Amino acid sequence: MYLDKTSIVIVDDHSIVIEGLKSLLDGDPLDVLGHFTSGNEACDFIERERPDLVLLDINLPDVSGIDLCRKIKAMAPETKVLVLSNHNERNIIMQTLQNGANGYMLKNISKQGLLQGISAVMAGEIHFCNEIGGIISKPTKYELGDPPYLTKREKQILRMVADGETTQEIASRLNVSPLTIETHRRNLHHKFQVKNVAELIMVANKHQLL
Amino acid sequence: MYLDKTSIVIVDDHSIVIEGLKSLLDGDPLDVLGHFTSGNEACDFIERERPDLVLLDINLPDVSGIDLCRKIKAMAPETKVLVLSNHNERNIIMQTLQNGANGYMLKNISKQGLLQGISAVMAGEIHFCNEIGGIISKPTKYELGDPPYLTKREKQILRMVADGETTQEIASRLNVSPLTIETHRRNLHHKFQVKNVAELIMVANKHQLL
DNA sequence: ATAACAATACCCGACCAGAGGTATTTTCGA
DNA sequence: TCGAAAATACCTCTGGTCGGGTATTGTTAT
Repeated sequence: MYLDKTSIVIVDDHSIVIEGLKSLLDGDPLDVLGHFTSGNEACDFIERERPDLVLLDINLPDVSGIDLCRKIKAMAPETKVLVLSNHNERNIIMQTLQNGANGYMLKNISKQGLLQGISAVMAGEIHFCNEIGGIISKPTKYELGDPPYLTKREKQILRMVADGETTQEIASRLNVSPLTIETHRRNLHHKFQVKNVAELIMVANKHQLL
Repeated sequence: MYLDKTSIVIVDDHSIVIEGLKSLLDGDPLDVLGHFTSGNEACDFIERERPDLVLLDINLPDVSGIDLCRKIKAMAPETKVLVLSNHNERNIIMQTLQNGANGYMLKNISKQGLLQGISAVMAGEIHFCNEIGGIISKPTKYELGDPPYLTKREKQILRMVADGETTQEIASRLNVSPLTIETHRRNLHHKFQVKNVAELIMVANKHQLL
């Protein structure tokens, strides 16, 4: 490995995307050390090889890319993490940044955009592609904050509500009092700050909890 | 162009994916004639060049890949269309087939899977990757049929319901009787075959109507 | 022009959800 | 082991939803 080359690891569950990135990147000042379709394999390799940069997808089969980002930063703080994702939701972008990502770009990026992003990140900047910059700077009233923390029981009941089950039906399926389910439902409404089921299901969907 | 080579056109809005496919495919018996990130450009090229095969994404910036598939088949019936998509919803797969696609594969396909698919399609078969085969063969009760036809008013009211507005609120905002809104809501339930709001919002979301 | 569909409106009864409380028992991590 | 959090349960009252009808007026495409 030459000192003047930037060593790169690619993590993406689509081998087509990995091929595309390799063919776009593996050249002059860049060196693709390895590529992985699952988070855990990638984790071991990154800990050993300490690459300069990880190109990371959010949707992985085993662990969330957001968690993997935090792990990488804990193991190898000097390794830069540039997230490449299809998600343009504000809360997902924010979560990656809070977990140490050095940049976030959408996958419909051009070759130039990608190379610019990589050099920006390697120069120590936090870098976004244009669309993402716009999303971060204008938090609209329809954008989401952090998803609320839900207990196991609440998640379970949320799913049953989403399946169209009534309070009574849920209660008898879980062998508890309907009054208990009503309490859980009220707590869900408070946590999501909504006032009825329709809104509840909408925001739970936006938070990808269903 | 040699007679023994299969000429291919790639249509995908992600240049990374295009690069990946090119590097995986452009070799021995295959020849990538061209690649496009928008449907209309691709359309003109395909009409002129009559490739043997089009690798087609469903999500395009200008037209739906489903519509483009029908167009291609109308212009050049001998050209095979192999859809490469991230969607695994039954109704989307079915729509592409009804519009003439010769195969459907998920983008997390391996190189071998991709080459197998291409040769199967070129041999005249209708080909699916394994996951898709499973989805087609077992239509579960959670799978979607065709989305129901909704009138303007119904779409409008559906959106207002999804925003958490009650029947009374909707009625006064639209200056009609609450009883009218109740009728519309009941019609929505019948069209979607659901029995309450929670289910309504869920299936409307699955149909991407919200 | 006429049939089909959309939008409007009404009735009734049964049931469910929502908002506000309070309180007990269980579970689980520090 | 002890305290916090989770899960359970109850109360009241108001309002909303849901299911089954029927019926009148517009619209619109054939």
